[in-house]
Amino acid sequence: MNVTGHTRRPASIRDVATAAGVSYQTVSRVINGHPSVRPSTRERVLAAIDELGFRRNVTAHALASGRSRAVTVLTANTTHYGYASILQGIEEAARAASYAVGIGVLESADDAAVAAEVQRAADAGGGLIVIAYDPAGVRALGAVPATLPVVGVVETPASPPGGDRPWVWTDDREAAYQATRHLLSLGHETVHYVAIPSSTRRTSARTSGWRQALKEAGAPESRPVQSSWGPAGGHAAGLKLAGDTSVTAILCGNDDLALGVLRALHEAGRSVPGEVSVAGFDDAPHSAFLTPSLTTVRLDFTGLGRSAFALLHGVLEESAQVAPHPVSVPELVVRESSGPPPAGH
Amino acid sequence: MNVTGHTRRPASIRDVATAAGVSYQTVSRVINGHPSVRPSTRERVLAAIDELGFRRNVTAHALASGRSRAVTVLTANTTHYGYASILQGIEEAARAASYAVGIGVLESADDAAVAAEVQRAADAGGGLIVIAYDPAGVRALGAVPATLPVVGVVETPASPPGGDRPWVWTDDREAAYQATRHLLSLGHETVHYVAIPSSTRRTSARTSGWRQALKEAGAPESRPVQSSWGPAGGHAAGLKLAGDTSVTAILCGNDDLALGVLRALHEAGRSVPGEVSVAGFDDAPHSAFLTPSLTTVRLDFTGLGRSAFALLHGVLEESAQVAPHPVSVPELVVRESSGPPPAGH
DNA sequence: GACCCAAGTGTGACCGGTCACAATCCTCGC
DNA sequence: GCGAGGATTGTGACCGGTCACACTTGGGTC
Repeated sequence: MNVTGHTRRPASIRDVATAAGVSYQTVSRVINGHPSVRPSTRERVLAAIDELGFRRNVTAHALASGRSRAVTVLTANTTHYGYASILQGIEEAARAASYAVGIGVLESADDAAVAAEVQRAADAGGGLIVIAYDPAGVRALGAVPATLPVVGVVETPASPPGGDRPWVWTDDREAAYQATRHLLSLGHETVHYVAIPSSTRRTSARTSGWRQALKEAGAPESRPVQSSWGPAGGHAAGLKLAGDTSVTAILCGNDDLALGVLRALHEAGRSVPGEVSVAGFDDAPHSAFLTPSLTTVRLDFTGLGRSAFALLHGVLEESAQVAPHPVSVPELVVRESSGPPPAGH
Repeated sequence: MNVTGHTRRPASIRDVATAAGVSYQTVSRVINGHPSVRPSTRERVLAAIDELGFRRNVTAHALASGRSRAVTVLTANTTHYGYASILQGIEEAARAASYAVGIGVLESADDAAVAAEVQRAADAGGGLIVIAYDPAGVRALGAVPATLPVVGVVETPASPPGGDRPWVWTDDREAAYQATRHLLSLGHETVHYVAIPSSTRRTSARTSGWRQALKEAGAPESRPVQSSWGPAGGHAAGLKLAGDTSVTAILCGNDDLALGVLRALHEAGRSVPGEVSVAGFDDAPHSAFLTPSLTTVRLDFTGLGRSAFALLHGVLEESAQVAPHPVSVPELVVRESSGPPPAGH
């Protein structure tokens, strides 16, 4: 290891070459594991590398080779549980593959802003992962030039979202379907739905899974209550629904919304699950500890992030191609917030 | 704009130079806003840039100039609210300054693992921001070579953490002090404390703020209950405290712990705030919607992230130096979970 | 009209790697 | 003992920018 202080510039391969008495190309071969280097030579080079504390300059490597071992994740709102978990999964997989992870936040769904952010990500070089659960993300995915290696993280795709690009997805449709069936099976006449903002103009996958379950059960379908992402939106929606005593079961687009709904029901004096059942979506870490604890559908976001990276990795290195469109299978988690409807319903 | 399809390699400054009939150096001057370029020339170059869709190659720029306009954030656990918010703030400020943001997650506090992660971050080039609220982060900050531009995000520093490096901080001590005083002022004899893992071997700032408030009020001091970061840890700690009927007020190291404590108290049949008051830390988005809603101390994490970036930016560009050690001032938010102790206490 | 200086522009080297190809070294077969 | 051919190693150009410096101009001054 380099002990002699005041090393201004870090050592380059030519420094190492000089120290080892070989050419820079030989050093390059050693650090790239090229087979035809005499063991004794390799030994000497490795010693020099160690002594000088050499580390390959990733910038120069990227420039010369054209490959950059980097991913940029384009996402809205990293503070939301689902997004943060996906990011966590991506980072984990990227770290294992020694890729660098960059992050770009889509703050608005405005076309110009999205385009600018995509450009920034493209400038960074390397691959791209776009989390397209919301309008901004969907637009971003659409705005990625065809020449760039990209993987989309999307909800149940009705049709391939970004042309024929690779993507990974959560089976939101199935998840909503399961949760709705669960509530219906408890005896509720129907299930009301508080929706997160749709990622597209079309109906979201969650909405359509909910709708299908109702249809199959012959249950009347009410209009989904459009809401935002956070608890405040759920609270507002919950206040509306709390006023209607015919409402006995509410499915929420995510656990944050469910939290707001629970609070609103509490404020309105309606007990959960005695009078109203509530189910969420995502199984955020706090959901199990709410009072009442929240029935929800767990989605493996971290695993989804890992898949997304694996897929991109396959594209970038043309090595063993992984499954084309990995899906995260949802799992219903029944807790205290759901139960049979009150007598008389 | 470039309309003629099949452009394989993106345009370089030499391509632009040829198109504009000037030398590549002139193109370089134009994109860098160098003053001595004849307006008519600049015009022609800009037209060529636009026509070819030229964008400066950031990799080449970084290699040649030695400056990279990039920050890497080293952090544990991006799914926790505080960390995610700081990251959000950093990204926001970085985007405004058109810096790229990289992220490295410290998964273990193991020295070797931390060192490896620091190395990865160093390899990325550019500046470093280390979130040092936990042992892994603190070690990482310590492991950053002195030659690297770095800013630490730390809790109330007893002594400068990473030598004399710049840092930003939240006044955790003051925050804990305020929360504890609030509870005492309601009439509680003393306040128990459920602690997050300390960032160092020494007592954490939160702990010492709590302790000071007790001491000033002459209240008896109990041993802090050591816990983890998440609601599960809070739940376990809460179960312990719930058994002791002399406990009437609990301060929790963060809102997630508080959630677990609330749940445990509920399970033990102790009402909040009737029998026990609970206060948290951070004001996470869900805290206002819990039942009961949570009294807590709000910390401006996003602003803290912005300050951290601003500070680093100043270091990197030696431009207008900002305040040396920006601090985020805490704000007490009183909600339903705290009230006077039950009669007889 | 010669001289000086600043504005405007171009040339060559370099950042730290990689790639393509040439040159040298060995070892083996005959 | 000699040539073939693979194993090793070295050289020069290049990735797409920047930097340092040299070279034209054009105006003003005396």
